Amino acid sequence: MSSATKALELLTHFSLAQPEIGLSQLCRMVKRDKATTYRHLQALETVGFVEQNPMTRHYRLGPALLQLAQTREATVPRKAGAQLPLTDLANATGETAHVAVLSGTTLYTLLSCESPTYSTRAIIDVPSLPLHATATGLCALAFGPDTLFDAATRALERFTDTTPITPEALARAVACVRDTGFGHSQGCFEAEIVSFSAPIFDYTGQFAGAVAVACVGSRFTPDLELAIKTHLISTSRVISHNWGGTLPAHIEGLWSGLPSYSEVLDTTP
Amino acid sequence: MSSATKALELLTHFSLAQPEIGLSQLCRMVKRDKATTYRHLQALETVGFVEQNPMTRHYRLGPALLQLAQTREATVPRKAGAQLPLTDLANATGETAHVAVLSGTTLYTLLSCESPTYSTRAIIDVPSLPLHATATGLCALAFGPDTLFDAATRALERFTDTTPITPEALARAVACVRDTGFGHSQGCFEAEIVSFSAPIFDYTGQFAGAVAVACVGSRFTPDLELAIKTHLISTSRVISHNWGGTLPAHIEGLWSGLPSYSEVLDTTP
DNA sequence: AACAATGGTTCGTTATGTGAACCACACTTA
DNA sequence: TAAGTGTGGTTCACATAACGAACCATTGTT
Repeated sequence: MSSATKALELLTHFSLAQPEIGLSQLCRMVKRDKATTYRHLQALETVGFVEQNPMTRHYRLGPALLQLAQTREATVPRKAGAQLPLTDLANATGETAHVAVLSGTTLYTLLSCESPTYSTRAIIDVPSLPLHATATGLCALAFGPDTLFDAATRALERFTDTTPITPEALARAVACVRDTGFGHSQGCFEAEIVSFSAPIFDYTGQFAGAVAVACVGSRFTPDLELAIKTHLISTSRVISHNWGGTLPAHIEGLWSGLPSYSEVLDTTP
Repeated sequence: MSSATKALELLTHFSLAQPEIGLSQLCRMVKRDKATTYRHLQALETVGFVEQNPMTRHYRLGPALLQLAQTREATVPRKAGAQLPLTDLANATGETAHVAVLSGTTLYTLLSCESPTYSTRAIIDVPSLPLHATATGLCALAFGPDTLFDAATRALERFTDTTPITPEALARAVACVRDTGFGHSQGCFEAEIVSFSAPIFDYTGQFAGAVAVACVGSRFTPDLELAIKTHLISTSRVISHNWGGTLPAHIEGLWSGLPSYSEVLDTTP
């Protein structure tokens, strides 16, 4: 692992839940030496990726990120085209919806949107999603580039006791996604969370990401599943369109077996 | 310079004008070896800071930046509190307005807003601003931490023939800013650009950044100067307020000598 | 006053980054 | 066809810069 990678890895530990982190605390999080972590933070600070709270001396994300994110979004608009369809999806299903984009062999969380319908909600607060243990990841394996499967099998971490941790189990799960057109994960990443996902295609005609709904297990019913899948289809179509792409005919074909939208309308809260 | 810093420095070369850059081109830009640059790009790619356009194999900024920028803005809201006052400022003056934030000893461009009034406009497209050659930078030197002056004198790059390149000339410019309460640069960074700036203070009570108006030199008149300064004052107050701070009394005092707003209202287009 | 945190620094060892030279490929040009 | 020029990507001997145990200075607690 390069030194630059190690330094940048530090950034992933800053989150809404923990926006400011002290040196010692960060060392414990990344299990690295204090001197090393300090030098990394210095490097990040010189380029404006982190800054120090002058009061507490704790570190937080820096202003240079805003610039770069702005340029990225202007270059490859993703957020803008996903925001509205996603909130619609969350509201329609009453559950948490999120969109992830594939870059290389990693799925990065782009947006997450919770529905205010219930007070217990699924929270998506990880910067990237494991390929083998999430509905989104399985979707990527099923419809993304073939190289993903190798990458996935190289990191078959067990999160719960239903996480597929053998290449064979993973291949079965992926085959199922290819058959149905939906990614599906039942407590494989976090127990008590059931989620479904649909692929998104961009202007290159390739798999670009996936949209998913994560619902708390205790609320899950066959009716809800049908509602989620129906809404996922239209959301996937809209976002793909906004990203300059369309869904391949074979995927539309897989989905055509579902009951029509009107039949499930009354199952939504 | 650490290896991590060198890798991260690559990111600053991506801009709206040049959102995708090939390996060879980037090597020329940073004057570094191809192998080195390639490894740096690899590192950046593994953490999602850049990605490759699969068609052209050129590199562009990656999706991980969006996540981080979102967290940064949620942690320390700056953009949200500056956006509206800034567009108001641009519209009121008919020129380009921008806001920069100080992090360590660097001023990062946060937002830039052009007015549609004229078809020739000043464009602010650099990620960070030199301390010694911009109105914003002089403002930081005048009202920011004392350590800035040393940092500035260590990088007295000459941009035009009016750029102050001796510590003495710089000290005189800063003294002038301390006397008037406004940063001022007349073609010191880019010829033909005249700009004025006012400091912004945040909840810590410290200098947090500056707001500035950059106008094309051929349009500059004493009337416009007065209009710009008047609008800068109110914009600086509003943004400081939105960032949880207020302007120190001694700066308000410096500004109180200006004619009132109503007297200059009719000079705005 | 002893203790346990914190952020930050030093220095000898060694892992890691470096760049000249290289390859494979694509597109012009003669 | 063959040489020329550009690209992205790879190799390997070498030297630089990253590493981490041990250290210091502060702060707040017991």
